[in-house]
Amino acid sequence: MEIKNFDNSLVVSGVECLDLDLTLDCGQAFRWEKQEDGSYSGVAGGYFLNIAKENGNLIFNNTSMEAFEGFWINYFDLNRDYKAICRTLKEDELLSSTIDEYYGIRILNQEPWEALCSFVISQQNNIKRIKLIISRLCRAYGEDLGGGNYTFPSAERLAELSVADFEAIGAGYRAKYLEKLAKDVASGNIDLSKIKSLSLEEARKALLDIYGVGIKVANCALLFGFGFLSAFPVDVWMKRVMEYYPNGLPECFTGIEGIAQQYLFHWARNNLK
DNA sequence: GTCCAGGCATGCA
DNA sequence: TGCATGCATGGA
Repeated sequence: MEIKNFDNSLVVSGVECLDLDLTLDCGQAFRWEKQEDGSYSGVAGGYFLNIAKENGNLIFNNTSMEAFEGFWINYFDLNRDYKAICRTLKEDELLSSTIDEYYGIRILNQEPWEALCSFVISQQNNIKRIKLIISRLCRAYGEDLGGGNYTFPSAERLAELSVADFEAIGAGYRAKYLEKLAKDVASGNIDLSKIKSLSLEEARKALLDIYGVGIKVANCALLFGFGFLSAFPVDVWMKRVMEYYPNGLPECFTGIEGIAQQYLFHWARNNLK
């Protein structure tokens, strides 16, 4: 990976296996919007970013080296060798063709609080409407970054809200989960900062104790927000995929089950009824 | 109008 | 332990 600083943009070359469409619009993150020129704009970690891909290089527009090194390099998991990971996963027959077709999916390292909230909202919901609800949440309670961009609101800010406030942004029956979650995290009753250091099983158990968090939401939060690449979320789409693995997950998934899962999830949504 | 979505809590057997 | 049910809402 090589980074060059041009004016107010960073040009990053040498990053393999990062397709913006597949990674930013595949149901793991809900705050990226595709622009007319094919680039993506979004907010994460308190930063606004427009990112494009030109001639195989990644263009981080209006981004400082400080923000890149301090946040985005980890967010996009740029130090992990996805090329080697894909080579391993292709030992599985279904993934072999799937990775050929959809090469370039990465697992983003999202912030724990945002990921947990987002996937509580995601339950029994579709991706378009999840994005709609989260967009309303950020616009109403996030920090204004200008240009119509807002940060994901903190637990402290959301702890000030009532159930009715969450219902007003369209959260539906999940409003009561969000209301309690925000207050518990803000008060320290739930400590998200310690979860990353736990084992997968202990971390999962801790998340399952949260009101409104079941096995699916817990695994999504673990994979997308807490860095557990072994977490393997199974939703209605993945239940259909699991018929292809009647004897359990193949050996080559070990340790990177979550990356395998994201390819299979994408394949299912495009190929299964 | 009906059906469905990155499910969960609850009650009951 | 497992299964049935209710739950909000917007798009197809």
